[in-house]
Amino acid sequence: MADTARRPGNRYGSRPTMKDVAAHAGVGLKTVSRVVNGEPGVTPDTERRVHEAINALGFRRNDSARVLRKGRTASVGLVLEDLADPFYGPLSRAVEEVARAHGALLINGSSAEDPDREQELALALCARRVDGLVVIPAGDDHRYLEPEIRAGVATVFVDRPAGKIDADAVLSDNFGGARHAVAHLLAHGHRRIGFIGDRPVIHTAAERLRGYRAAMAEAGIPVEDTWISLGATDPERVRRAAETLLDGPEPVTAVFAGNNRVTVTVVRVLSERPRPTALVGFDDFELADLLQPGVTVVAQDAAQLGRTAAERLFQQLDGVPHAPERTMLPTRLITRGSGELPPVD
Amino acid sequence: MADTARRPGNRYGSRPTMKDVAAHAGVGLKTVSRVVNGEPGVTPDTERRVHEAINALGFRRNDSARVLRKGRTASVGLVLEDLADPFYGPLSRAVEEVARAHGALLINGSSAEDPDREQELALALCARRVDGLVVIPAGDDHRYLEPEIRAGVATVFVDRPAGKIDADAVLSDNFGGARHAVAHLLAHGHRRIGFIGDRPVIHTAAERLRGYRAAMAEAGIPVEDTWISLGATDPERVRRAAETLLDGPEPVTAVFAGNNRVTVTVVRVLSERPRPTALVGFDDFELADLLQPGVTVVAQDAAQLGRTAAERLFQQLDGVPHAPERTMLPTRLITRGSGELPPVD
DNA sequence: TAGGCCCTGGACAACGTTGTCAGAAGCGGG
DNA sequence: CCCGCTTCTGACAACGTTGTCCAGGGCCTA
Repeated sequence: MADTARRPGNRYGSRPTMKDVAAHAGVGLKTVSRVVNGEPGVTPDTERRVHEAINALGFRRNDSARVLRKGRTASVGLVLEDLADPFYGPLSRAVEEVARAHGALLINGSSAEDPDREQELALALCARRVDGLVVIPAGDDHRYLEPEIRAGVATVFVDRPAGKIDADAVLSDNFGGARHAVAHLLAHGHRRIGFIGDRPVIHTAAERLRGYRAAMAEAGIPVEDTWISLGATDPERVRRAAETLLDGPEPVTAVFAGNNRVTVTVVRVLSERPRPTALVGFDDFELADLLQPGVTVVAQDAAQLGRTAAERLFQQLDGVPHAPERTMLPTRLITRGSGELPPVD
Repeated sequence: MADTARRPGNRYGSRPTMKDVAAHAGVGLKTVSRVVNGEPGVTPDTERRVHEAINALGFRRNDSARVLRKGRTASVGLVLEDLADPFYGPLSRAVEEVARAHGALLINGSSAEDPDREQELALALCARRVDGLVVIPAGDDHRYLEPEIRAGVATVFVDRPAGKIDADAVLSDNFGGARHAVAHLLAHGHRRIGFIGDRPVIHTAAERLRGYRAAMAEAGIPVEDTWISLGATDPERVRRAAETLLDGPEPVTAVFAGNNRVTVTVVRVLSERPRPTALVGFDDFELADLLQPGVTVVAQDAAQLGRTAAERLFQQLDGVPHAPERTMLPTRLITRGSGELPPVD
């Protein structure tokens, strides 16, 4: 037969349904459903006929209809900032693996750090009736999710806590990591230590700043305002900020870089200058060990963040409801050389 | 009112429907539908009442039901190898942006380079009735997609062509890029040039090998079998392969690395040795310019690949059906130092 | 004032699947 | 040979939305 997959009277693009399969196999609609779902109570002979019809017609179950009927979509959503950022790739992948282990698909979307777009995306995912939502917040007000959470959408925040609502969150120990990094520089004899970070309205940035200040305070060193640059995120502004720190009358001898992108730009700036300056960065990055000197970093485990968040999500879905709680994951200082340089005046 | 979002008689997790909204607002079901979809023919006053009811109940349209009724899901699927790979992050993001511009969501899944898992994923996406599918093949037989394509699922392959079916494909000029890379090394005086690449069953790997051989042939240099290593993908085996090339009686003076991961490992090996060896890698990677020397690479534009594929996908969806065709994107040689080192015997 | 038209609102079926329930067929025992 | 039990099968409603179609009312015009 030449036209096994086309049914007469249907326009291009239409697909066979269970009804068609049933007619083709000469059985009832429900029997097809049983076969497709592996339910018991179908004779081997009937089952064979149904399978033949399925293959002949190229039938595939319509999960939209199934979802409508069953109420669960077996899919979870992930809202993050930018999938092209090397920090989020592994995180997303980890969430996907956990979801897969629970038989769920992952739908992810990038907010591009725009709170409105975050909301639009999260709500679109809710409209698709994802069973759960993992959110890396761009905004700081998540009350728009309240009706969804009440309606039973499991929700976990990652990397930053939710704003103005109480929800599960999985965070890195940004404060502790930053404090450790700066203490490490202090232990190598530095006193004038600069900090280049993001705007403190971003939770992680604020925590890292707090860690910097804590370490300096514990060492009894008063921090000059000029040592701190906040809010420079694009390479050009980071570059200018770094140059300001390094070119003043009393230049810093070490820099603590508040995130990935800052670190890389600072490495570029430092590589252009003769005077060696110590550097510790927050967030690890590929090839940090191959640079000269290797870049000492505070590493957070993106995959572990994702995995933990996803597991918590499925705990919510599977089981016992519990009060929202925060999980804090430790960071790790990886020494590679740049953070162990002695101060040079 | 305290219980605006709970309706009596419904178990936890159930959500208000348009019917509930209609009852609450004292209008008909279809009127709610009209308001939700911004259709004309509703008096401002009625519209206001409906909106109030929606907010009071925390209603959100169930897109599963909508999809079932309308036939289109406004979502596309992307099957790739591994979202944690820095090559695929930007690609996925580019597809997402195009999808977003067309009002569609992106669902992506990782095949982990396993053909069975690729198939499982692609078919799961089809069961969700994605409107279209972008596939970065792991396997080499895609006949399983034939019924889906016939049923109207738009399909575009990226990075590698489809196997055993005829479908749109967006590819990088792997052959030309590799030939250019090797010609570049030849132009700098190298004769004994090694190649470390993936298994030639992988289309891209085969094309790059072909480019290597073409450049060598054009220079009139017979290629020794010992200069070529195929199929070493994990760092340990790449390392051994590189050492073999470099430690023989007549060691190669330059290496052409067949992909990202190989390049990085080769950089590590070379950095441990005194004798400078030239290196050109296929695929760019972050910080390649910061290494000493900077790593010369053949760059393919992952984002452009994704963008082009997604645009082709929506062309298929929007419009005129056309015969499957292959699009070839150019590569770019970026010289940074490592590829310009002279041969040292 | 009556007739017709337009504008708004609502009843109903359909999308493709699954859960419920009842009917049919097969089989063994009385 | 018939009854009752088990096993398999199918009819039907329901999930929540949208498209179709019709009814009612207001308004304009003759």
